[in-house]
Amino acid sequence: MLRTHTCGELRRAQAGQTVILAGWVHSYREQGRELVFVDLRDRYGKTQVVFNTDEDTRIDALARRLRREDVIRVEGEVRYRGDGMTNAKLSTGEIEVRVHQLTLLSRSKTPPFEIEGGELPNEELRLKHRFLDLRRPELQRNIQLRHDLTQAVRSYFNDLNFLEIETPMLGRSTPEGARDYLVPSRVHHGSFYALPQSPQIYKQILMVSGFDRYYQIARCFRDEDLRADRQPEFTQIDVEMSFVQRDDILATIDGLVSTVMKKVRNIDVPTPLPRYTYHDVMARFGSDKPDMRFGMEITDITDIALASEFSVFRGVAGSGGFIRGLTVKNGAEKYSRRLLDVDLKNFVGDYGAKGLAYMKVAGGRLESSIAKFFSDEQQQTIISRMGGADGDLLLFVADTWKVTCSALAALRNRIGREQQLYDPQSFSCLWVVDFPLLTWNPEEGRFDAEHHPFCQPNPDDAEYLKTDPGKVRADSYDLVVNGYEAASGSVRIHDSEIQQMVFDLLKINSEEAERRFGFLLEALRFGAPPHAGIALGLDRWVMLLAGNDNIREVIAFPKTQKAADMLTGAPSEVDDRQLRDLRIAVTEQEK
RNA sequence: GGGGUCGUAGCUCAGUCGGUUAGAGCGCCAGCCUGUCACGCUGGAGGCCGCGGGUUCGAGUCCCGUCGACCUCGCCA
Repeated sequence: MLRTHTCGELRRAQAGQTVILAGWVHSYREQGRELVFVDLRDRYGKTQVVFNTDEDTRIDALARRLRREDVIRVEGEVRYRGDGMTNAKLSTGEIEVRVHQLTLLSRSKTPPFEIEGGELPNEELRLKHRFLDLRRPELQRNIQLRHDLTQAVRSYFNDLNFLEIETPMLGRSTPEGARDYLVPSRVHHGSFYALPQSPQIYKQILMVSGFDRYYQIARCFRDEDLRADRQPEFTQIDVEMSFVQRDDILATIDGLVSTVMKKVRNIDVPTPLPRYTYHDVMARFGSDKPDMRFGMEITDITDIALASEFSVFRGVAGSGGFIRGLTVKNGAEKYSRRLLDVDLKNFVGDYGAKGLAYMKVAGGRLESSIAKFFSDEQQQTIISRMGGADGDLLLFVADTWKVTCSALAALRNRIGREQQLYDPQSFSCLWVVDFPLLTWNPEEGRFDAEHHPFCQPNPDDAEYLKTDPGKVRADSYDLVVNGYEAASGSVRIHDSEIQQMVFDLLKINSEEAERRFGFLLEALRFGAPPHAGIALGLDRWVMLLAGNDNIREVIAFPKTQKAADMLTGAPSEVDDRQLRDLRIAVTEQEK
């Protein structure tokens, strides 16, 4: 070993010992010709080392040429710094190492940005020099947290007799869902593998094979546009169980969440986690992943609008639309006309809303350019239904159900954040259940699977499968944490007849079904146990535990919004030779 | 594919109405300093103002295009 201790572990108790440390020169302070201080840094902390001519002048000459981020090894004696000379900011601040021998292991160029302190450079530069960025304490902490969480997850499942089983990365493309990342086959000209969007089908097949408790920390790939919380490759905690029902999965994951949160961050999560139906959260929060760290629920006033004299509202209400609103407590003074008429109006416009109506509560009445269209009685009904009080701001969107939901949900999140309606350190975890199984796709003239085509219809709704498929609820569930979809799963179809009915509704004919999923359907014909599963987004979970809102901060080597790796330059062109082997020709882009 | 923000020294940024030699802090380099720890003091170097066009007597500044990063809508079974 090149060292006897790390830079984070020496204490006063070790005073007098001769030790060897190795690490990076974090900071360098020269104090006259013959006294040099260096803060030596490694993953574990920092230790002050001292060079002094008392010891050896030859070393001193080299010591004076040290620069930040050089890698050195020092041998020396641990000494108590002396009263009044300790540094409470360092865990090793009571001691220093007086160097007898210095070895320069590696020189560093001047880093393009400061490892600690100073403002963060732009992300492009950070990603190009990710090896330096990762030296920063925040990222070191995040990576450590990710490790802790992963280990806690493994330990939890291992204790419950789950098997961790790997599934292939080179799989078959199934055109459902997200775009696949394709990998050309050299041996089979013109054929392609697809990187997995998730191990969904493999894990179901493992259930048929009798591995009744499976989990995997699985890398998944989706070739879709990125967001702050979405990367093209990401990690799922993938879980599947046999001989279980929905509540068994929920209880298992309740246990996972509370155990892991306690273990890695000492956060108490009471279980069972609350459950809400899809219909309930859409009505109250406009979102299937509501942030329940604060209230400010949506109120529906469609009936009042229909009876009012306000033609815009009446028109929408009369043609099957909805008028729904939010109550911003004490918001009347906080949002100027400009903010309301321009900023917030444009904001809801991004979600398809054609306008944003607003009223202020003052003197027990409504104050607004549109208040005159509402009778006194209607005004009182609106105020009481929306829980309004003097000084409150009422915001309304009049549109289709879908638009009112997405616009008000986004508005609610924005105002909650802006007005600091919740503690950003807190956590709210909940289940959303009873999603619709199918959503009607008018363009294609068929239903689409809301979750995926293997999701079990809720047995209570079996009769609707033939009469009114849009009403069928799925036996599916999402775990929502602080407004993020943290996990998603379902009870799977284990009966090939029901599977056939669902394929019919999705207008996947049996020939097509056999071609795409034949291997799964065939497996289901050989004695498939009832099974159910779920997948948790590992990156998002770490992100939330790290108190971050960007997934790249918890991934060692993330990609940019255009899915490029700034460090390595991927994706890149390849040699013609490689393309010839694959018989692939690159064509010019069509204009 | 659409909308938005940004791009000036190694980094973070300022740069007025289009007008002299483009600035600051940090970092870097050199010198000084024997108890510093965001050390301090003195001095110095460092600029394709993302790139390409255009308007103008004159462009960091205005216009068009383009590249890149970020946020976002669509998209993400």
